Amino acid sequence: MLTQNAVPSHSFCPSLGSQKGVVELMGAPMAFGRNAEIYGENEPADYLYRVVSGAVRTYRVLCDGRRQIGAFYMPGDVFGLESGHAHAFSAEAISDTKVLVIKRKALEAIAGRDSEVARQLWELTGRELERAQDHILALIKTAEERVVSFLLEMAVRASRDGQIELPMSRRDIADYLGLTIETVSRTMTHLESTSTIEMRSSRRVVLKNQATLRRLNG
Amino acid sequence: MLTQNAVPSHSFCPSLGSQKGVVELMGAPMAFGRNAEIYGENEPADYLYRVVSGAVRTYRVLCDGRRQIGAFYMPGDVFGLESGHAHAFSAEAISDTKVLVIKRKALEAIAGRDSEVARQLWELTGRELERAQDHILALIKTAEERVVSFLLEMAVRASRDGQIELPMSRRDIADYLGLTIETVSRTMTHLESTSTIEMRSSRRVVLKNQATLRRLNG
DNA sequence: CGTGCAGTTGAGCAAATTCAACGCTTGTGG
DNA sequence: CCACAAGCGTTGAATTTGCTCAACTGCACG
Repeated sequence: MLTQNAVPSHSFCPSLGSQKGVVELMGAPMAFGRNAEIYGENEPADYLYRVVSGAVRTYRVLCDGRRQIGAFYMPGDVFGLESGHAHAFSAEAISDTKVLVIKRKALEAIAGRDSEVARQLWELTGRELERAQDHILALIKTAEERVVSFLLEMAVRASRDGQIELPMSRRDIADYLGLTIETVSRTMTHLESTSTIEMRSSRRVVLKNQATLRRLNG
Repeated sequence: MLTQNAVPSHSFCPSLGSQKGVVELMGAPMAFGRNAEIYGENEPADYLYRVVSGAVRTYRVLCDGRRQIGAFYMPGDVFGLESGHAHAFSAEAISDTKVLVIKRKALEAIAGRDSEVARQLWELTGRELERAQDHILALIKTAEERVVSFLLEMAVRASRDGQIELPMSRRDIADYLGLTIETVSRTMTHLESTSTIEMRSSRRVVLKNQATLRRLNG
């Protein structure tokens, strides 16, 4: 159960390198298979989630079927945190995924008593806002710049010994970047043909020339 | 000065219609002329702001000069609220603008003591996040859909007796929607030619056919 | 009365999409 | 074990959307 002593307010670290804090210390484990829905748009936002392993996408669909992916979440990331009482996006497991589930009400109750926890909740929402703002900036760029932005983001968040492991399909990438799968595919092929990246497989990418990539990032 | 009794925590309203709460009750008045900078990107975020009259745009520029407008703020709106200690965007007055300036440190100090104020700060950031997410969704749409989204948004936020008063230029609209001014202009002309809207002047628009607009919104 | 800025309009062009075909891998059932 | 279907990714050709470049109008302001 959630108890006060599970929430040591003195453990706060002012410059949160990754998402440390109370949210790291609690939650019930839960597993989802590939493409399983974790929650749906407009469902009550009673829980938030921390990815343990696997990967998650959040998305919305327009009436005619176009899908916008809001974000990808990797191990360590927190998602499902909404200020309103309903989820603005749906969430699905991209691959088999383990998460920790945290009761929102319990967390808010703690936040009401412990201002440090309240501050961490605010901080998480603020970081999500920054992410969304960066996403907006990416969406006004050219196709090549968007793909490069994405690869540079993934290099930080999903690389193992200099090699990016993409958990998501070309369709997911396209829907994240507001492009078609063909454009994503063509752009990556072009980046490879200029020795800017290397594709060991369609899901394994190595950035060969970071200087060029940063220049192409706009 | 900021005093505890300026912050009646019992005044909290759980379903904030507009941005009510502690932020409504304080702040030093300040005025900015048309196009004046209120703050710059990367400057320390020591203050937040509430628009009293006029209008504000926040924006970022890419290295080659492309500008992305993050949001427009109208009277009653709060802006400049960042979770980090630096502003992620620059802010400028669109027209002559009056704002109330609130010291962030003071507000955070109060939030540390009063969990209701902390919750309101969180709520404001959450609302900003929702806005950014809606903006992302708009940016994957076609040009016409983006313009329609914009007009529908402005109908809610900037209309007086059934008529939208746009405080911003075509360039601002274009940079908000990720389009060119020519495309914005052409699209609006086209909407007028189909009797969907009426332009009494370039800054004064009437929505003639909301049903069509909602259909065109994607 | 000119000058400058904001907005509109037109013609041609480029970037990204659409439509279509094909290769590769994976899983499934005969 | 093989045949075959399904999903994913890539590639090509034609098309479309929105952009670039350019001219022109209306209006505010000196």
